[in-house]
Amino acid sequence: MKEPDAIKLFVGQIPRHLEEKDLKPIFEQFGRIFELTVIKDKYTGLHKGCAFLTYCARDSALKAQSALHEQKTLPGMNRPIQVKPADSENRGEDRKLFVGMLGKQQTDEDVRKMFEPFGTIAECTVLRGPDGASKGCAFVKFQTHAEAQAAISTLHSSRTLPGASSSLVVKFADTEKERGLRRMQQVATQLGMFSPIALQFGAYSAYTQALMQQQAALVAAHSAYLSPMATMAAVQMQHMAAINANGLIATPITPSSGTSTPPAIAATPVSAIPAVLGINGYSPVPTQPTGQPAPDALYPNGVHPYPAQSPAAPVDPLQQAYAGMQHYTAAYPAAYSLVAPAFPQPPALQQQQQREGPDGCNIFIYHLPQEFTDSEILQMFVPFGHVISAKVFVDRATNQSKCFGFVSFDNPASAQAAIQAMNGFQIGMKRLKVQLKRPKDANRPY
DNA sequence: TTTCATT
Repeated sequence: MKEPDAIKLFVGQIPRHLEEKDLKPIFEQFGRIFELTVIKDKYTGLHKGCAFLTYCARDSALKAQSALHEQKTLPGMNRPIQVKPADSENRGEDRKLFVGMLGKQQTDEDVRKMFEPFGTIAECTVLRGPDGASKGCAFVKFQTHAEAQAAISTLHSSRTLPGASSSLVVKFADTEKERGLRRMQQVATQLGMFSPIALQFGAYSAYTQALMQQQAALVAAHSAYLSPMATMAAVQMQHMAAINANGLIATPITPSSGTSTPPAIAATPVSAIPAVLGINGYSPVPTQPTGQPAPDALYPNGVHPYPAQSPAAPVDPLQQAYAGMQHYTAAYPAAYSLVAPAFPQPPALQQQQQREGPDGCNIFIYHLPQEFTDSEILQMFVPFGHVISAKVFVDRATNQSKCFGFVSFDNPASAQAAIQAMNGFQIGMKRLKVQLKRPKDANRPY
């Protein structure tokens, strides 16, 4: 059916409304298609604007690539279609360079000339804004890792180009996961995660990722009910959550109590993230005595990151998504109460403080900041599952924290996820120690 | 000064 040396092609810059059946005619003219699959989001099913294409014959793929790649632009796209071997066909990113501090006038060709002496260039693109203005940087892909390495050795810092503010940068391009972290940081900034504690926690952490992942899963679960705006944000978060930087969160995190959540939960992502990161009284979300955030609490200083916009105004989709969600929360202040499902504070917890879970469900946390109370560690660990108790130990005489505590989940997977994500987690100068609580008798050596 | 996306 397919030749053994067939090439799987990646096809990019496809309008999102085109499905397989729409794409087939475009590609069939180069040969019989073995497989054509539009790439969709795992959770939302949303078209990602690209596809994989395998022809039965290797030759068809080569023909299609030379006829189409960068050669034509599909309706509604502002960049030409991409038709090239999928990353899975070679091993991709270890031969791709990021080149920074170029002059603004330099073209693809100029850059290519600069790198040609080091090997065969597979790809060379100066990054440009929508207006075509150079961003002063480029990606250069060589045939081999060694060639790329040679270019770094010779060219990095070797000179300062006219119009550049510092010497030439030549390094391996960010990996997919580094890009994800960068993106997440941007969103974190946009969401206003700038409280001192949020900075200590860092926007890069496994913890933040776990939060994102949980939020995305929660929103995705309800996406059928959501406004398009909120869905866009959910998709973005899903994308970020998919970047599991160090593979720490091996077990998908199940929203502990999202399943019976009403549709209005659309307000959760934007409000919940600053709320949970505002641990330790640095919260950007002032709370009322009831424990609920005050209406319009997200930006109490009146500085909203996104002023009201006309829906018709051309804005960045992500920005639009968050602006949309903010609008949503503003229109339904009561929806703030629905933050609760993401960070449940079961009333039962207040009464019966120290319930233990089954073996393997209880974790021990040491090196807690002095000021952390039950409430803070609850908030810190609730993203990993259903917390049945959270207790910081305090000195009877002074009422001061002893800087350790216990959290119990209702299942071992949650406990493991919490340990994986939070053990070694740096807060201030200290690193948390998070491990399974020892069974009572295991503590006695005799 | 890190892209448009890679099941």
